[in-house]
Amino acid sequence: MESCGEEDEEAPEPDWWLPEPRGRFGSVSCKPAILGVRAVHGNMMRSGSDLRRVIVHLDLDCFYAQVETICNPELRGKPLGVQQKNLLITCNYEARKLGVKKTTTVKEAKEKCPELLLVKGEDLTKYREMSYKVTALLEEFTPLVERLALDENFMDVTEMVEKRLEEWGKDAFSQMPVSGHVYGNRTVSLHDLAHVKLAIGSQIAAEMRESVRSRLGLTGCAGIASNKLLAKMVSGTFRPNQQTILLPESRRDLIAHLDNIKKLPGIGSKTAQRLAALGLTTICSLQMCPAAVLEKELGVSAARTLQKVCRGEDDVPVTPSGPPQSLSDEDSFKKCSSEVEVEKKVGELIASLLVRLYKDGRKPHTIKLTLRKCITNRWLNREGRQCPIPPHVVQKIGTGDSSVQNQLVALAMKLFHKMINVKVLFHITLLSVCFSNLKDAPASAKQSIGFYLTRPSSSNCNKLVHVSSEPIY
DNA sequence: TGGGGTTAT
DNA sequence: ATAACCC
Repeated sequence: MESCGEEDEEAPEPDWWLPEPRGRFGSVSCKPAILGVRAVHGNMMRSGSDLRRVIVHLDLDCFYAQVETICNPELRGKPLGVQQKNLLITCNYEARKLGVKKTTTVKEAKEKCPELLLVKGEDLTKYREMSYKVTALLEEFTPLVERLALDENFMDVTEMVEKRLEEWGKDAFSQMPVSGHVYGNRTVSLHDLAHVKLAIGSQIAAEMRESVRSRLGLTGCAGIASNKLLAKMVSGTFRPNQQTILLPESRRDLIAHLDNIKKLPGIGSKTAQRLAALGLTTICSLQMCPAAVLEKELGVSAARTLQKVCRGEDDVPVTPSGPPQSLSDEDSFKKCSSEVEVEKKVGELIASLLVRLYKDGRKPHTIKLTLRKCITNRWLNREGRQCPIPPHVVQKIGTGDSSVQNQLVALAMKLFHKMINVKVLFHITLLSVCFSNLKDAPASAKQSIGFYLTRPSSSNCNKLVHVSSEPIY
């Protein structure tokens, strides 16, 4: 875990939370002199705060709303919200200016802003397709692209930065404008190698954003920093459609400005609760908390990652996501109490999943059924059962054989009966089907005539959206 | 409160 | 299989 670390980037600083040195080069003076200077193409540069990695986090602006606006240009410029059932999951900036907030109920949003236009967003197909186009586009820059959500990607651009440093040589340093903002409005020093690398990273990020804008018509924010954690935390500093670099010496400020412990990526409600039980609610108290206290409450492993996270340290590499590990489809509803109804809904979920599986080309070897019981408190009561898909059923997936659907539904209903005794009155409010353990179809299946005649070509898949290269505003 | 995803245990 | 996290 710690082996690929950046402990030197984050160098041992026992007084981490103490005020920063006032000197021009910040923490540089703390470092051993031998690390303070490094020759690059014969150019002597300070590298006391050298970076091991340059990471870009790209976060698309109100993604669903943007996609809807591309699909229906008449929506542009008007306050727009996207709803799933009764929840407003996102809205554009025109709506936000009028006081509309994300993740509120549709009712609340309408009260705030009666002229709010709404589109339904339960069907993720459009968003998913656009999302993978964004990732594919980013993969043209570097293979090191990791998806965090439909609208977020991490890129490790370290190699790109090093390559540009080599190619451009020292002459480039004198004309190295930073693209976008610098966190805390700090001055970028061309004599500090870490600064230069981040500056190059900012240019790469700008090129990525421009490419996403011109080719897909989408805008977004980028953060550029020395690790994923910091890149993500800094990316939303200026919004929408802007980008920010974080210099190593601004790490403290960025974290200190978080008002809540839960703003730290990786700290969710559960962890926050447990920390609050220890009296830890502020970042500062967490930073100063003895390791033993955290370890006792959370275990050694979780305690260690927490201690690093609250200092802005993160050595987790960017892992290329590739195709998804699982495909799932859900539907929530007010009430469903009969077995026939369940079977019908499960059939619909499986039918739509089979279409996605067909486009994907891989075959699932596991199926899982999840449901939410209406009884008792809250939505934590999701329950799932999974089982292997028998080989003879797997074989027929994607062949157009219509019997697979019924076989999969029968399988799902077996899982359903493991959770629900239909002789007793039941009441569920959500059904979800998930296919996982996705494997490439065996070569023998690919060689069949049917495979070539019926599968869409990948070149067709890439033409779902057509956007001119002209600015769209 | 929605409809997805991931990783760790 | 569950529980936590992300959006």
